[in-house]
Amino acid sequence: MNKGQVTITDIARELGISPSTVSKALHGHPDISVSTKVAVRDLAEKWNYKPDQIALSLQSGLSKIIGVIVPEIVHYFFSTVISGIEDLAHDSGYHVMFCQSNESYEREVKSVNTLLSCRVDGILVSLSKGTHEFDHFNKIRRNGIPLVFFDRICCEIETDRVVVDDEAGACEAVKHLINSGCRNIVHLSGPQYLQIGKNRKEGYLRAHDELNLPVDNNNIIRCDTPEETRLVVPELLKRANRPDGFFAVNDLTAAAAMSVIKESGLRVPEDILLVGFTSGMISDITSPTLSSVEQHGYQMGREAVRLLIDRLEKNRESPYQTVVIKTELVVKESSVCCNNKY
Amino acid sequence: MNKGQVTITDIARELGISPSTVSKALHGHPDISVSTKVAVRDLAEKWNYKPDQIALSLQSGLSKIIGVIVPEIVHYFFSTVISGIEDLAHDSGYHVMFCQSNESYEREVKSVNTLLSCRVDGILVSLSKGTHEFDHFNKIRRNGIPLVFFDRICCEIETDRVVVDDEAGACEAVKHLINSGCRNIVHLSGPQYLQIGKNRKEGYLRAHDELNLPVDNNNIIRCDTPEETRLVVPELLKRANRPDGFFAVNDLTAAAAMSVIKESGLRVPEDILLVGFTSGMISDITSPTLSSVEQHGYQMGREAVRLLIDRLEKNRESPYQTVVIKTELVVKESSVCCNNKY
DNA sequence: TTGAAAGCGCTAACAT
DNA sequence: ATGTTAGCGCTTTCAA
Repeated sequence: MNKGQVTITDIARELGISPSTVSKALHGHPDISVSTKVAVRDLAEKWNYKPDQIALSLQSGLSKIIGVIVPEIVHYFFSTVISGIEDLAHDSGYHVMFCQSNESYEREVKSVNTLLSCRVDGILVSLSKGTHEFDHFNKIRRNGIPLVFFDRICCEIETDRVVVDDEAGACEAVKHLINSGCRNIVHLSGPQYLQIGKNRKEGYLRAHDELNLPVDNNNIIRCDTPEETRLVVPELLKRANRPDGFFAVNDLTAAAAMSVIKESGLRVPEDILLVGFTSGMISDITSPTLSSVEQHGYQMGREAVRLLIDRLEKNRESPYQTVVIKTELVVKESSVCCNNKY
Repeated sequence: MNKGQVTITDIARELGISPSTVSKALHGHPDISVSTKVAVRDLAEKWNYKPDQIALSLQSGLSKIIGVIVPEIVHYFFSTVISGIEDLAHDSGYHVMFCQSNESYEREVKSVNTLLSCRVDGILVSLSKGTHEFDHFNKIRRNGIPLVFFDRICCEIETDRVVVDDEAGACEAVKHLINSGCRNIVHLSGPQYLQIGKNRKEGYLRAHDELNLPVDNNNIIRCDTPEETRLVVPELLKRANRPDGFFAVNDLTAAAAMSVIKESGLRVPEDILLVGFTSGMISDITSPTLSSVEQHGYQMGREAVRLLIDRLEKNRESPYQTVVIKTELVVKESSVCCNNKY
């Protein structure tokens, strides 16, 4: 037992046997006599022997490491996804190595190179906002390493994907408002160059379409931060045909809208109903509590890992899949009004 | 170029030279002729050669991996810490492998074993709530692997540490309330078996002590969730000597308290001042915006990595350090009142 | 200027 | 039942 951690050779030397015998004994190989097995295992236990993953990786050509690239961790949704990734990877005997792109293309490329250099068995990516070139992903594929996109997917690259069904979630939320009696619903929308902004607006439109309610384009407002909300919403409340419902692209905006509405003397949900789109525990601290569309990030993380491991361990050539994670409308107080007008 | 990624041997074979020559050429060894260097580098470039970290690790005995164990990622504070860890590690040429203990002792022990098995160069840990035995950490030390605790530290093990100065932050917050005129401040406190709960209460007490204000023990209330807040705070507001300030152990509780206060017809900050302790972007969405103590998790992550890498690359035997991350009182609207009573 | 050989820790095929 | 050998990809003497 020299410097660092105990090796198989240390044990072999101590017991006066060969390293390969130790290896076999540790693996319960039938060739090895019971007495040797016992001796080896006891000493391994006593010396706290742990197989060297690095040596195993080199030997087997498999690192048992999954590489993950996310735009940023400090973001409720991504942290739930990462949590799901870590949990399932761990339970499946994989380790997780992860990188933040910090929304930068250069850093995303660097991260890909890092992970490739680390010989990870597979890579999970959610695109950075700054990424408009995709050749680094082709490089991954050319190296024969499975790739799964999640949430912010890359349409230009054919591979496994996991996405949230934003549009369906938005549609369900808006239908809920309509069915609760709203006829003049404002959508506080996100930037349309982002998929989530676009999808959620589509859901808003489709809900109106499917329930045969006309859409007033003046009701679609670009506003997705508390600051913008404080500027924009007071104006909306002064309209002759005051909105009777709000569907916000995220909970932060919805919560800010709730504050503004209450300050103006109107009541939620009695006068105006409100639904957001999940971004943490915000929906519980507002008063009234905020109805919101839940995105199941944790489950998304697990699905991404599942797709990857399936490809790694089962059929590497099976056709690519796109898994859609269902959203779920969680109705709380802000959208339930007893004195329904209809 | 056989199956997986390109190796030094592939390049050597193609060029009809030996692997060791390729290695030297790639490293700009002076022995190697310029022409060979050029040829090697061109082909390496063309074939997208990336050194195999696994082989390098085995060879050098250094994995360039930092292992991280956190209770859970889905937690604003920890996600900021992790972000800081990843950023500095990345910039310093290290990779990050991470594990969630999910607040479970068993899983923390398993994670330690995993990281040991992966031969990480060092380990960063924030204790799980379920951990009351610490022998797995001694094991790390016995293997000669540097260990740094952050935030939820382990007092039983002598090693490098990074902590937040919770008490000072709490003290500053409460002093701010007192200096703003409050004379009857309620502390909505966390569980006292957790360090943060204890420290923040200590800060509350010290502020009173240092400003010569007596403490009414009835003003220290165990309450650290929105649910509890809705039960507890209405009662407090009915007291004959109604509180004129609240200091909450976290922002969720503070935000919930704000809602309750406003619903009771009282105003923040005109009637009651309010300060929380950061847990995300909550402080921006409340109305009025919430004053809060910022914990600088990102910086804490960077400090933890810095301590680790210093020990790894500089002096492994230098005395252990405890770095204290200063908190910072961020005053927003909830604690600034013009019509100050004093 | 280049190459051969050994070794990092481990496994597995092939002796003994 | 146990040992020997080779090799995973790379670096590093040492030899040519």
